[in-house]
Amino acid sequence: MNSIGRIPDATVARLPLYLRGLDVFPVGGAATVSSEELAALAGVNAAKVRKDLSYLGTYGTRGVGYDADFLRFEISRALGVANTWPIVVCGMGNLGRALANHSGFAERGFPVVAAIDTDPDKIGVEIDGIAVYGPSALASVVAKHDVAVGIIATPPEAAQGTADRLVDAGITSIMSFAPIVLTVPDDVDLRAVDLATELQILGFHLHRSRLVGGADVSGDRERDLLVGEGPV
Amino acid sequence: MNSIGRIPDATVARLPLYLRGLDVFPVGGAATVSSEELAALAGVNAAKVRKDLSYLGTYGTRGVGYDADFLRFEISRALGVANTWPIVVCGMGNLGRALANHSGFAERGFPVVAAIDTDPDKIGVEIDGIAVYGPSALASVVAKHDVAVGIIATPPEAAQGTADRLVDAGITSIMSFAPIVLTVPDDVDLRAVDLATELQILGFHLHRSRLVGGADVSGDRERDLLVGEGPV
DNA sequence: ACGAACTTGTGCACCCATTCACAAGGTAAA
DNA sequence: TTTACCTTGTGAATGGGTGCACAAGTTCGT
Ligand SMILES: NC(=O)c1ccc[n+]([C@@H]2O[C@H](COP(=O)([O-])OP(=O)(O)OC[C@H]3O[C@@H](n4cnc5c(N)ncnc54)[C@H](O)[C@@H]3O)[C@@H](O)[C@H]2O)c1
Ligand SMILES: NC(=O)c1ccc[n+]([C@@H]2O[C@H](COP(=O)([O-])OP(=O)(O)OC[C@H]3O[C@@H](n4cnc5c(N)ncnc54)[C@H](O)[C@@H]3O)[C@@H](O)[C@H]2O)c1
Repeated sequence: MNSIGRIPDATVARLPLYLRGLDVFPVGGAATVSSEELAALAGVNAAKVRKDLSYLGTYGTRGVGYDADFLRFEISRALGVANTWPIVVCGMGNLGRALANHSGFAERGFPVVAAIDTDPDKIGVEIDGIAVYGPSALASVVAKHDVAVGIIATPPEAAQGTADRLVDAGITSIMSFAPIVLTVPDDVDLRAVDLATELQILGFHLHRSRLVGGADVSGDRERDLLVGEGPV
Repeated sequence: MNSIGRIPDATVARLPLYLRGLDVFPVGGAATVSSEELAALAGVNAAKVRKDLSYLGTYGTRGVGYDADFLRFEISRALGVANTWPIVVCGMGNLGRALANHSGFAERGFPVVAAIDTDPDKIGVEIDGIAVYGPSALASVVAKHDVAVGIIATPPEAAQGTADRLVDAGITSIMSFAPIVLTVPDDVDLRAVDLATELQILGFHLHRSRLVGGADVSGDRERDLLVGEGPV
């Protein structure tokens, strides 16, 4: 019904989960899924599934459910999954290498096409099949491979400079793992993944529950949560 | 004022950021911080800082600001940062090794004390100074090192089994990187970090903005956001 | 002693997201 | 065709979080 309206941020953040849940149905099959089933597959509740899907349009059949294949197509379209968005990884250290070497990103349309590092021993070589360039080559690498996303996996001190260089090169989507606040222009989409902060949130609940002798007393109704559920 | 009440989830998720922001002030110094300054350091706005801190109690001085050292102490106390929470990493592959090798966790009170893997070539050896055990040793490793947190970095197929074993061993805090929905008992605190999902959220905005010719038209007021801002 | 300049703490209004509950619409069997 | 049963789509209630705006309290210079 709502096929043109704005999709709420919270919904956008869940669409990839639905898409992942639909993986259990073979492509080209004629399976139907109910909101209840899809909710179980994605780890949310059924009402949320129905409301989320209603923002994409009316693709279900009352009394029956959703056609799995068609639903996959529509969610993919909304997310723009048909596109391929090449990634450049900045900082080929512990984390950068793990990310660059991970096949799951390319499978979802985000191939790592190049890496940037300042270490002279790494520049010019290939690490796990990814060519490593010096920072000065960033602009040409971005242009050559049509890079759409930059990942920052440099030490925190170098992160802001790296972000600036990515922005200068025309990148508007950045994912950073550096535990530091980055400043970027308004039109740049920045997602900061701070694993130490995540651990400290776990630590808060541990602390609280141990205070009262083991029982979890924190009072939260829903403790199991996808990290990154924050909007946009 | 509010020194005993429940602290909202959104606030808990920001406390680590404030703590990190306070790092710029030397320990033992007599510096004061205004909510405005701290907001800039943490990447949020000043009203939020003041409201968040008010849940911990009234530690500021009107007309002056907050004593940086004392504030650090109080936030640390609320988060239980004085405690040390040992971690076991399950799955010493690309990602597990990067995590185990990362010094930033131990600095914040989360030392990686052991690893679990099923690969016979890894069991019994030390990787980057971390001893690797087989899954059957999990319970004894947990008991011996007082492990409080389990990190799941196994392939997705092995993730649920690993979660079950962690729970059996008495772990109540789990951080998972496997792109799959995990089921754990209610009293277990599970945080799922799904990087492919994060990338797809970036992709959604890329898709939307490119549709209209480069201008960002998505209409979100605040695009720069800390991933993991979701409650609990 | 007093006023100007600051900064905190918080009541309040607003917004977004979640969840319920049910009418509307569809299937299938008799 | 009718009846029983199922599931979607969505108003409406609820709740949590955000941010404004300002009173209350503190410092500093005169
Ligand atoms: N390793 C982890 O598991 C982990 C976990 C959480 C956060 N992080 C964060 O991720 C970042 C990377 O961590 P790491 O463990 O891989 O660090 P690392 O030291 O192993 O690697 C950093 C890499 O960045 C390169 N580098 C330095 N300056 C650069 C620049 N200006 N441009 C490009 N490359 C540059 C270095 O040469 C090195 O190869 C850090 O900010 C860290 O705090 C890492
Ligand atoms: N590498 C990345 O950057 C990245 C990014 C996002 C998500 N992930 C996810 O993180 C997980 C790990 O990724 P990876 O790249 O390190 O994979 P990997 O294949 O390099 O490593 C997996 C490790 O887990 C071990 N393992 C297998 N079954 C096990 C079990 N039952 N118990 C303990 N260990 C077991 C394997 O022996 C191997 O060492 C995967 O679920 C992946 O989807 C990884």
